[in-house]
Amino acid sequence: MKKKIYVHVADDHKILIEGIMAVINTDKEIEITGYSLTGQEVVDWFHVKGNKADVLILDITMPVLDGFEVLKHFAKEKIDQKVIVLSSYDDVKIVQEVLNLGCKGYISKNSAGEHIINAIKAVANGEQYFSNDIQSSLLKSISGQIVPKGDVPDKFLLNSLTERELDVLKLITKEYSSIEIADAMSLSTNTIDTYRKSLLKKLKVKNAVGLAMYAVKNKIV
Amino acid sequence: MKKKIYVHVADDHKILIEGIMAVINTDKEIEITGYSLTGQEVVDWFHVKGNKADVLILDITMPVLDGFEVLKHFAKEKIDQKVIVLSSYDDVKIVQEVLNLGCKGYISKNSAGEHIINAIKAVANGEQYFSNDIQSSLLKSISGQIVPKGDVPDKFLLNSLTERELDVLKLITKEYSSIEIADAMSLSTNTIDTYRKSLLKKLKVKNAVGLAMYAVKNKIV
DNA sequence: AAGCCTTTCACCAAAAATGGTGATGTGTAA
DNA sequence: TTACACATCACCATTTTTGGTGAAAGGCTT
Repeated sequence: MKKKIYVHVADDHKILIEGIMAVINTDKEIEITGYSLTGQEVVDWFHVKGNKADVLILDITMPVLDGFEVLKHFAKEKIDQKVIVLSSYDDVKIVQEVLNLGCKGYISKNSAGEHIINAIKAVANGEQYFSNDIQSSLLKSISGQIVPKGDVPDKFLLNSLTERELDVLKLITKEYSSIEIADAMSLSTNTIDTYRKSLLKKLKVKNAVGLAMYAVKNKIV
Repeated sequence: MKKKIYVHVADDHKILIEGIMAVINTDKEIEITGYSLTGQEVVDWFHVKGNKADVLILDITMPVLDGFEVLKHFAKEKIDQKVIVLSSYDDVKIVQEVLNLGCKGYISKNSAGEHIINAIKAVANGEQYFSNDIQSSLLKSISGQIVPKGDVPDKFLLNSLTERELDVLKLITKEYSSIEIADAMSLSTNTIDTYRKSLLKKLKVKNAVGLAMYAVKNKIV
């Protein structure tokens, strides 16, 4: 018999966790070691000595700390945790972002339960895994950019936002104009405009509305 | 042995459906007769002769036709279907709305799976059922008896928007420029700009970001 | 020391949004 | 029938945003 694969599940919807558990329990090779209902619980759990999992199944939208933050935490602490992101969004932007943050698999909640099992086995085995719908979305927008094994290109690695960019973003969502932001932060309008442009580029959105929507989706506001 | 309770489940996330099925299958008294992934599938399913269920478990956020629309359909067609809404939102507004549409139970996805079983039995038995967190939300807003601030005036504002203004608003949240909106709606850019100005005035916000944030707050998007 | 990131600012040009005013046709409610 | 709301468009001026390029100072890492 092969070695067991230990899995931790994080999602704010308990019903979904139970569902995943039920699905996973049909496979003898995989065992759930625990679950978390918030991102904070996840990082706390992994900080307790002795707590570990071969694979972490991680929801993106969670209170307290979302999936992005959890991944950032792992990256910062140089914790080499294999993560499968479980998301409602087929959005390529999100897939790219979590990939850049070191996540190894991505399955949408629309996919069938058996896919989770395949994903877990693949990722535990050092491979990457994407559910079908995600794959086709990916191919459509960035054909050929996926690195098959492990590491992601460094150039995009930190498309995370800087402190000041975040400050500007928050004020943008409050309907501030560049002039008002400059005033509020005691900076030049030119500087604020630089941040705006930087934000647009990093978040790959078209305009201030896109920035605001991003902020909402990621619970920055 | 009691008569079996037949249940139909509707949710766009297959994993969640499987979870619910797994949970429900632990109870001998309840049996799943089928499931749907969109609201359209639900109404179609119930239109097929012979297809029926004692209880329908219905997600609010679904593509093609959302939960609200399904409930409205049942009301319009005078179909007396017992429905339990399963939602991510603890929002009192939503609870009120689905109640008005004839829904008999409401459980949040945050609640444990066993609650579903209790809910199904209660509702099948002609009772109402609300999961604990929903109940406390309800109590909070009722005992505070001041209708949640912002709600009433907002609803007033929302109702004052015309069809076309709403159309434009939706496209604005998708990062469309006026030119793109004009193109999409086959109208003049001048017309779109008129709607933008009208929206700014009616919703009392300063710019497109304000419009987008309003749309988010009021779940227009 | 060399290299990168962040923060800060400037200048220029084009595109877009905002503010105001006004006008037409259509339908509907008082 | 009159009045009002809605959908549609035009023209104007001003402000704001977006896009591109560049650059200097300070910090951190290797």
